[in-house]
Amino acid sequence: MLDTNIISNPPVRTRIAPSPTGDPHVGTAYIALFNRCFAHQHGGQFILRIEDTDKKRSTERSEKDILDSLRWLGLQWDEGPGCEGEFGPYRQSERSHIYKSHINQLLAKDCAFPCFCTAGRLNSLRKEQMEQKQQTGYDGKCLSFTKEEAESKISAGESYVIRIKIPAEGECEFEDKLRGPVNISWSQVDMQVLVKSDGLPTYHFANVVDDHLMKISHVIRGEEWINSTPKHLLLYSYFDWEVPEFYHMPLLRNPDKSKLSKRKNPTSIGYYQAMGYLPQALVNYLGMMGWSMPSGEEKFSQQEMIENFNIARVSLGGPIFDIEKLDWLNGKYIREDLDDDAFRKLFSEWAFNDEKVRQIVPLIKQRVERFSDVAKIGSFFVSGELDLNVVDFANKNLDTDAELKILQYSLWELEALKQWDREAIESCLLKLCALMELKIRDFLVPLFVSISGNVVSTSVIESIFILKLDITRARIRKGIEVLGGISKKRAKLMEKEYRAFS
RNA sequence: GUCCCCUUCGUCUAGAGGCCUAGGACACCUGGUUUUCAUCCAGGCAACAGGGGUUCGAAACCCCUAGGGGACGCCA
Repeated sequence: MLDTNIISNPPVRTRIAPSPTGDPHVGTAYIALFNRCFAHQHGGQFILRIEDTDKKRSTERSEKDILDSLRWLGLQWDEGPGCEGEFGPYRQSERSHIYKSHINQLLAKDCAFPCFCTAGRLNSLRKEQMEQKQQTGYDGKCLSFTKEEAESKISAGESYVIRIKIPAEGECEFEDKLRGPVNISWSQVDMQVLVKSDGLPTYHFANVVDDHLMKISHVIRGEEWINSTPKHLLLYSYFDWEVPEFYHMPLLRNPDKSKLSKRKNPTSIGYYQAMGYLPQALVNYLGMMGWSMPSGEEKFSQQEMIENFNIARVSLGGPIFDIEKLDWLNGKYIREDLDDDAFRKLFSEWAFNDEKVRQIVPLIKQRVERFSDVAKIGSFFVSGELDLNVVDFANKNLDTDAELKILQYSLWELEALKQWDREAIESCLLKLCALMELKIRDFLVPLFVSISGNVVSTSVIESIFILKLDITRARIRKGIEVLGGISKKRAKLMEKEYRAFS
């Protein structure tokens, strides 16, 4: 076991640095929880920094969803967007001038170099290396330019990136505080791009600069970063900065042990909210991934976790995110922690909040004769997984294969939507229907059944809009599963066909 | 392919050389309570990946093998 006595001076500062490029991920919440507990246990601060240096994929909407999700879970940050401290701004897109001055320092020190290689050359280089079963990586072509040559290329307007120089030999040894020493040979480390051709920094560069400037003392992050730690350490040494402590947490896994992914599991925090889990139960559950209370108690609040936290007791085997146990824990919270009044309030807010009910009413109203008809046709709006059977999908105009395609392609369409509004949903589904050369009434059948549990129901497009993507995705997946599922091989073919016409 | 990390019941985990005949929880099974069911309670099933060392003593320390995972992007 490793010594984990923490010197409480300088102050402990940890951070979570999500990239706003998709749905808020439970893995983000998991890492956030451990960072927050560690910082607060030591009387330090937990910082939130938005890593939006990928201009193409970052969206405001995703950033907002991530912030909302973390707040919902009670993972409030001490410094970050909306909570400005003295080390802001906390959005990397607002810190460009900082990276610019820092990259100039590295260039001046000859620790980095401009690279003019095109994406095309890099791709074929990689391909070649793969074919020859070599390790992939930049070959250092642009290293041979003199400063003058490079400068004239730049002033001639050639597009370029800036890469880090890597020692030619030797190895990098560093200490992972959870595992002990790790050695990685420099020959294994790529000449990572630090600044992209759009002038924005990559994660590796911005992350190190910001961690230093924001006085991050302990970097607690996913295990996936172990291999890039040498690059980060090299930057610290080029800048002659003090190095933080590194703790690499195990990765959350799918039941098949692969890294938790939305292809195989619901990973969006919004899904768990939409399914009616309590935030404190979800956080508690994440806290038992790789960690346990010294007492063995499995139900604990975040405050109790902070009081009893000891990062040295994190176990390193990748925990499988097991929804069955989450369900049990959530039920325990509902039974033990909610009195009837609290249950009533939370449930009605979850199921019948004004916004949702306002959307549902016009759909339901025209189809009922008595209020007593409402529950029957509207229950799917307040359900999680539906009870479906293969016979529910029976249709004389479509075979199972066609239905599977409709479901899978529709899901891909919906997942690709930038904006979640009914017009966008309608037009992408209609477009798909036309491309598949199907009648709309046939096309919609598997969707109706998957989403509402019945061929006869309120408008499926409206329903999808109201249920939102997380629940829609789960229901379409269930539909696919009930229809027999899609094999890996089949999925590949489908993807190819889908790409061809979308 | 190269490198790195990991390995205790099906799953989450306890375990800091002797408290280990390996403990708890979920799931599953049995029984009890309950007008049904669920809850709740009691019990059961079930693991140290394999092989070598080190040691009086190994789940724990070391080595090898196997298995799993991750990284190898102008993504983070």
